Amino acid sequence: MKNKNEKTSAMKNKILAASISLFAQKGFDGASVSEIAKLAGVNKALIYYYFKNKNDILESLFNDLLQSIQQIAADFANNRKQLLNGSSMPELIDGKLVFNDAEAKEQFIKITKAFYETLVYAMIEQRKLIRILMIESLKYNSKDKHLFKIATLQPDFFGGSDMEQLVNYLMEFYGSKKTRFYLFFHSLVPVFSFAAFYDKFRAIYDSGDEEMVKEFLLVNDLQLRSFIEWNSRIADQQS
Amino acid sequence: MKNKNEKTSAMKNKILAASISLFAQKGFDGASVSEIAKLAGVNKALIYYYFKNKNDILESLFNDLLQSIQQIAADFANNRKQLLNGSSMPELIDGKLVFNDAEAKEQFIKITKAFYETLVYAMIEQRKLIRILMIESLKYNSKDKHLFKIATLQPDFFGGSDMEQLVNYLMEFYGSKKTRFYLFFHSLVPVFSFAAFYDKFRAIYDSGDEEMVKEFLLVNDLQLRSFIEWNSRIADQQS
Amino acid sequence: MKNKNEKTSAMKNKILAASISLFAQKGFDGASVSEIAKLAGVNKALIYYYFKNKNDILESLFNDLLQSIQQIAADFANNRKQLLNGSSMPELIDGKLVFNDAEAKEQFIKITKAFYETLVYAMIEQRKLIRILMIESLKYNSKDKHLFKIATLQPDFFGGSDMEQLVNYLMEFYGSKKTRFYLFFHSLVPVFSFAAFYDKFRAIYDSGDEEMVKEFLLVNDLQLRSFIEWNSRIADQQS
Amino acid sequence: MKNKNEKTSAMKNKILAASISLFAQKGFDGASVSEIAKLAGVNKALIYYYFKNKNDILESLFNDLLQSIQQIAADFANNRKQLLNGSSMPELIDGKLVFNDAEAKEQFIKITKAFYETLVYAMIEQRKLIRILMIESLKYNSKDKHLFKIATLQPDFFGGSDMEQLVNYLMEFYGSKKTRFYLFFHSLVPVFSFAAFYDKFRAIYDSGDEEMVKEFLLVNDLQLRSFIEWNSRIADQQS
DNA sequence: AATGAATGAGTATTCATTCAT
DNA sequence: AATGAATGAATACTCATTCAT
Repeated sequence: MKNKNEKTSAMKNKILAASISLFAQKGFDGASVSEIAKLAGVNKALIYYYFKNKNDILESLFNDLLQSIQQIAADFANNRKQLLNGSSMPELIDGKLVFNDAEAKEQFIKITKAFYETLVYAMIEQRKLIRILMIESLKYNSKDKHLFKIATLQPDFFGGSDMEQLVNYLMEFYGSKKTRFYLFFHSLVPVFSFAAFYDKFRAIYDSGDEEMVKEFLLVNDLQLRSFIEWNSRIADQQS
Repeated sequence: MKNKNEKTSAMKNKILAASISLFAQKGFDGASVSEIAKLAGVNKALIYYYFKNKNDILESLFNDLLQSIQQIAADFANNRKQLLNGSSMPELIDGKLVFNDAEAKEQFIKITKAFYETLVYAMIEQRKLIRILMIESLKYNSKDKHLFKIATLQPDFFGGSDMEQLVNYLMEFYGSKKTRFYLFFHSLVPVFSFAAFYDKFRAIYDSGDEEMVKEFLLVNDLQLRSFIEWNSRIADQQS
Repeated sequence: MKNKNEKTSAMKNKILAASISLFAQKGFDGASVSEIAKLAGVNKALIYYYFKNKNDILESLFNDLLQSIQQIAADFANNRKQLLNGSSMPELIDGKLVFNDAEAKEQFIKITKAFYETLVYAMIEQRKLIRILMIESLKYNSKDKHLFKIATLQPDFFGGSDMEQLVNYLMEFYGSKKTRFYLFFHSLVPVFSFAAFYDKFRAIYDSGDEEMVKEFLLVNDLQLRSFIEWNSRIADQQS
Repeated sequence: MKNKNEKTSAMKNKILAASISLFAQKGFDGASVSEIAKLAGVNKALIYYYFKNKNDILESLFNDLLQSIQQIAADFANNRKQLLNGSSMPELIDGKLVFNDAEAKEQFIKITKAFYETLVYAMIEQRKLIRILMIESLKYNSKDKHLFKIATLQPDFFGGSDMEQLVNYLMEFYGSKKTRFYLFFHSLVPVFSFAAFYDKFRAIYDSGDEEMVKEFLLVNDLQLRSFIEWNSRIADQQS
């Protein structure tokens, strides 16, 4: 029975699940360890058997989230080749995307959309965690850098996967302060906010699940095109 | 003696200022009444003289924020006529914006941008409060509805100002679920996030003040145009 | 009613008294803040109103003890003149006490005994605190230096009293490592131990109060004489 | 198979060693079972396999200490004859030591010093345990009687060794309340304190090992003589 | 208007100890 | 003999709030 690491202990998972629920409801500071224990149905002291303190629970959750996002990126990178099928990626010339031809541009949009879609669905699935991450990231003196770790796709984010080419590509791209800025406020923050406010919005506006997501993706499609246009503009300014 | 309300007592203002600082740093739950008293330089018990409990401080802050946003909207409404100078607003036909001519469209974009710019600068000025509002709004069981009050420009939001016409116009517009959705996730949330993450982003990416704001507004300009395009599309779908 | 500092608040004193009792019974770590509160008849939180943490109570007690010992030393110094009446103090020559004549020696012994007696009675009165001090000083990683502060009669121990002459005299005397050593293990430690074990010894051997003290002082008398003999010996070795 | 008791299991010894270190550093209450387990490098539950509870560890340590002191006394008793070689012990008449002649007195002093020296070196070796014993004995409600067991040389202290004669002799001697008192405060407590404060004193006064011990023994020599003088005095009073 | 003192309920965390294996 | 998991009760400390003045 080597599945010692695999099961991670049922109790520990119950603690993590309860923590997610409560942190998402009340924030990290608003939820108490006692509550978590009660909801998880475990003894309070057991929490300190598995985690060195309350903050360590949060850290553990965020690390899981980081890893799952890394996984999405890695999976996507590995499948990219077949998505591209023949077409080439745009060249990056001084931070400006240069496409070989119109078809290459459409192909680029298509695979970017595919990635975005995958990401959005994953974020929705993890929306409670996203909510927690946003709450804690907004506090100014939070030492937490998790949101920014994700936002900036730091190199250590990607292990030895064969997606190095893409990462290098993105890194060069992100190197432009303006691009990083754009992606943070106009791409990452909206996706995260969408996930974070998902339940609240649905409850208040009574939207159907599928409808909401489709709508969101449609807009992102438009925004992607507007980004490409913006990119050519700022690149022009830089040159 | 209306100046009683105006000065609101120096002590009370010190309490409010200290609360903003601490809530923005640590969130509502993370900041304690004792800390607030110490930072404000007042006796803890005095806080309970001015506010009925800790939550009442938050409520008071949010109401101030709401009012200041209302004021911006009202000021804008009052000045709108001279901005329009001759051109007419688009007609709303089944949620679709219909412009008389190209110039009317440009004029619409211009005054919308002007409003947006005013709003963004105001939000930056109040960024600590925005941060607090976002933190508290993200918590799922927060009874708070403030963010959504703002988001939906509810009628009670606007006192007896002469901007009724605009409000009615917007209301009709917002009536479309899809529009409301669009505006929430692609207009309001980005502006609020921009204000909320302003300091953090600046600290990490070392961006200059003016630069950041200009960049943000430029993108919003592009997005506004993409919204108009989107609007015509969804309107087509509805019909 | 300016006696604000004088009364130090009845509640605070109750807390201190309860702390002494419990620390003396169970040691610092063995006594809990809850117990102290219960014994003192005050709310637990009030303890943290007056003291910043549990350790601060101990610190406060030790400082009081230090001050009371300082007071004894100061009082004695101020009265010394009339005790000496005519006779002179011995000279210190290379750490060796040199007396003018036999009478001067007896006089020295007499006033030293008088000081010792005063000290012993004071220590008995404060025996609980002495017990606490010894317990905590014995722990090796105790950051506490209180016992050694007392033991070494550090200069800052004596304020601006007119006993400077005596202090300087003692300091010169203490300068000898061997003397400091002698006084620590053969003078201070026995007095402190006597006070610390006073109650236990009485309970087990059923000794009368007065009898015990007299006996102890008699032995100290003999030891003082043996010290003087020892002093002349070690001084001889040093020369 | 008596070597079962002898080796006592390596694990058990590791636990005992760790306990000594930690109790000596922080006192019994200040050290936790978890810490002990960690320092010993064993599983916490194993401690409860070897000891019935935390207190049982302490009890076990104290019993070892008692036994080792007994051993010193027994060894000494067994070697006494050859030390005496010819001279006789003093007679005890009404608690007063009566010597046959001057040489007998010197011989008594010599063998007493020899015993003392052996004891002091043994105590220094066991100084951590002594420290623990003193800390716990000082607490007033400690049920522990170990220090007093040692102090009073209770009969059950000595098994069936051939030292019965000496023990009986001492018992008669100790019978005098005043003697018992003298020995406790002026002989036992200083030796124990010397061992207990040994490390602290060395650290603060930066004394060399050998130097300190020699100095201490020299003083004890003087005190022994002063004790004999004192003994003749009190004996006079009793008669 | 402003404060020092006081409180009950709660916080995170650690404790000694036990149990199943 | 040895361990990982589990627990109930306690720990030091803080909280929001109140009260008398």
